[in-house]
Amino acid sequence: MVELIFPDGSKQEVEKGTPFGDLLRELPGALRKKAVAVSVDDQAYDLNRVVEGGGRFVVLTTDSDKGLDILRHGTSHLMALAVQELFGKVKFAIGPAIQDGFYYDILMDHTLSPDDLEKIEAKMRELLDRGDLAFTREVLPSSEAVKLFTELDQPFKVELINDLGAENVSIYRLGAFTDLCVGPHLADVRKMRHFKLLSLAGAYWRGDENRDMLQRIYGTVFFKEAELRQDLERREEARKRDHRKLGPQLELFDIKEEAGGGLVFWYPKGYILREMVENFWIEEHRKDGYQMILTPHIAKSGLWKTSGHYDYYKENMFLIRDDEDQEFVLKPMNCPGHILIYKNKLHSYRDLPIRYAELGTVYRNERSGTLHGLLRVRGFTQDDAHIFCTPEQMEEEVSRCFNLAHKLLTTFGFKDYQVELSAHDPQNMEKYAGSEEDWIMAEEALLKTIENRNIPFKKIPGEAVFYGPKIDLKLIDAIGRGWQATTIQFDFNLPRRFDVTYINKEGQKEYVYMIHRALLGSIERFIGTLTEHYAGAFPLWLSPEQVRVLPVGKEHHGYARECVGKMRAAGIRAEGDFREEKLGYKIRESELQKVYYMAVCGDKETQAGTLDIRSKSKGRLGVKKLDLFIEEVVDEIGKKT
RNA sequence: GCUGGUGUAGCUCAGCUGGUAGAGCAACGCAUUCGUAAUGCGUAGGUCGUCGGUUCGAUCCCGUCCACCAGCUCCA
Repeated sequence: MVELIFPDGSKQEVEKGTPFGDLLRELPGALRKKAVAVSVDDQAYDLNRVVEGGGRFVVLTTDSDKGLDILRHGTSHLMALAVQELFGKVKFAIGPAIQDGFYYDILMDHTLSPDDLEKIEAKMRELLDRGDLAFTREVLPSSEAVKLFTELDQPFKVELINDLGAENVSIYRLGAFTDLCVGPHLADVRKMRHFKLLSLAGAYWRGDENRDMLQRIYGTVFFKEAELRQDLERREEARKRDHRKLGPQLELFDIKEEAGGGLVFWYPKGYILREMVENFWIEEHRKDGYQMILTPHIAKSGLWKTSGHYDYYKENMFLIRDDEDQEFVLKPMNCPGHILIYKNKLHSYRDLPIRYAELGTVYRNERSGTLHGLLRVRGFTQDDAHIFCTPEQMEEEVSRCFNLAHKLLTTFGFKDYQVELSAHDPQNMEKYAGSEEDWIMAEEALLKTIENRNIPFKKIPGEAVFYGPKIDLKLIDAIGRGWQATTIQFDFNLPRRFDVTYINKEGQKEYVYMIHRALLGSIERFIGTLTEHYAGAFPLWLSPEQVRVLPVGKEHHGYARECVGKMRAAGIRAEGDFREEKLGYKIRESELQKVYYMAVCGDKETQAGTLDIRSKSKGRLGVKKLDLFIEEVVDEIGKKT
C-alpha cells in the first residue's frame, strides 16, 4: 500500500498497481471530465497507467498550463505523424510544447512551402477523423531503443538516447509514428482537434550552426475552439500594433533601405516622442544625483584594446581607418568613455558615489538576420549611466537604480514587469572576472534590493556574463507581452583593466565598484515598445499632435488660426486643418492619425469664443471656452497620464 | 551569418505557363462651402529592389547583391 495526498490535504491508502482510472472514477464528474493526466510528486503519468508510489497526487486538467502543455506536445506528435504519412522518409529531431504552441523540427529533402501547411493540417484532421488513433507507451532498455530508432532511420533520436545515458527510455507510438518521449499523453486524441499550423522556419539541430539546418513547423492548439479563435485574434491584434507598421504609417520613424538595415530615421513626429522621453529622463536623473556627460562617437582602437572589446567583440564593431593609418572604432559601448572622465583625477572615498549619465549613441554591427524594427538595430541610443562607488554603497545604489527605473517605467504607462537576477555559476569560477567574494557580495546586494520590494523574481545561476551579475526588468505591455528594458549590471572587469580606483579611509588605493545600468534599455527599443503598448495612440503628454483645430468652413479659418496660436503659446502641440474639405473627412483623418483632441469650430463657436471638443478615446466631450480648454489641456499634460 | 519566403505608383494590392503594367486610397487640378470617421469629376504618377545572364524579346526564367518577413544563431 502507498499513501496519496490530495491537494485539499486529505489522504488515501491505495494498492500499488491501482489504475489511475479507478481513482478518477471516485472524483467529481466535472474534474474527471477535465482530466488530462495525473501527477504524483510532480511526476506526470498517463491516465491509463497505474499507481507506482505514494506522494502528492494532482489531477492535471484542461484548465492548467501543464494540461495545455500535454495537449500541445501531443499535437506535435500528430503533426509529425501527418508529415511522415505525406512525405515518407523524414528524420525527426524534437517536437516540444512552447509558450504559445508547439513545433517539430524535421530534416527532409522536400522543402516545405506554406501550401504544405494546409496539406499537413488536412492530413491531421483526416487522421483524427479515422477514429482509431491512440497513444501507446512502452518502456525499453536504451540499447534496444537505439536499435529500434536505427532501424527506423532516425539518427537524431539515436543521438538523444545516447546522450541521455539512461538505463531505460520510454517511447510513445501514435499510429505509425514512433517517438522517444517521456510523456505523458492524452488518453483521448480527439481533444487535439482545435489546432492551427502557423509558420515555417529554419532551425539548427541543437541550436548549433555547424550542424544540420532543420525545417521547423510551428502550430498552436487549444482545448476549446473559442480559445483557439481568441489566440488567433490576439496574434492579429499584435500584428496591428506592430511598431514596424505603425511607425511609418503615423510618420514617427522608419528604416531606409538606401541607408541600410538597423539604422533609424526619426521623423518630426517621432522626434517629439524622443524629446519627451529624453527630457523626462534627464529631469529625473538630475533629481536623483546623476551628472550628464557626453563622450565622442569614435575613439582610437587602443582604448578598445584596453577594455578588451577589441579582442572579444571585434566582429560586432565598426572600424574606421584614417589616412595616417590610425585605426578608430565607432563606439559600441559608453563605458570606456565614462571611465576616462572618472580617471581625469584622483578620487577619494568621500567623492563617491559618482553617477555619470549619458544618452550615448552606440553602433554595433549586428548580424543581418538579427535586425528587427527598432527592437534590434545597429545604431541606438542607450540611456546609459555608470555608477562608481565603494562596496558599502553598492546596495543603496542598486536600490536607487531600481526606484528610478520604477518611476520611469510606471510614468510611461508600464505597470507590470518581471525581474530576473543573473547570477554566477559556482562550479565555473575561473571564467569570471573578480573574486568569488565580490560576486557573492554583489549578488546579495541585488537580491536584497529585489526582496525589499517584495516582488516576484527569477534567480538564474550561471546566466551572468563573465564581468558581473545583473538584474534585468522585462516590461509587460498592454496585451501581455514581455519586452527587455532595464538592466543593472556589476562590472568587475573594466575597473581592473583600466585601473579605476579610489583612495579609501586608510589612504590606500582600491578598485572602485562599477555599476553599469540602462533603465529604458535603448531609446529606440523603448519607443518601439511604447508604440506597441499604446498601439500608436499615445497618452496626451507624449502625443506628437495634442490638438487639431478643425474649422467647419472657410469663414471660420481666422478664428481657428487664433485658437491654434493661443494653444501653441501655452505650450500645446496644436495644428489646424485648413483644407477645404467636409468636417467628417477631417475628423476621419485626425482619428486615423491618432490625434489626441479634435477641436471643431463653426459659426456658434466662433461667435461664443468656444470650441467643440472631441477626444480620440472618448468621443464628443462638449463645447468649452477656449481659455478653459487650454488650461485643462496644459494641466492634463503636466500630469503625464 | 544560416534556412525558407517576399520585394510592382507615396500606401494597400492585382498582373493566366516570357510579348516593355493596372485598381483603390493618397497627391495635384476643377467643381462643391460642407457640423462630428471618406463629396464628385478629371490629371499626373512606375528603369516592376539592384547588377548581370539566358532569349528576337524578361516584372515573369537563372545567378549576384541589397532590404524586409518567420525563425535559428548571436546579443562577451
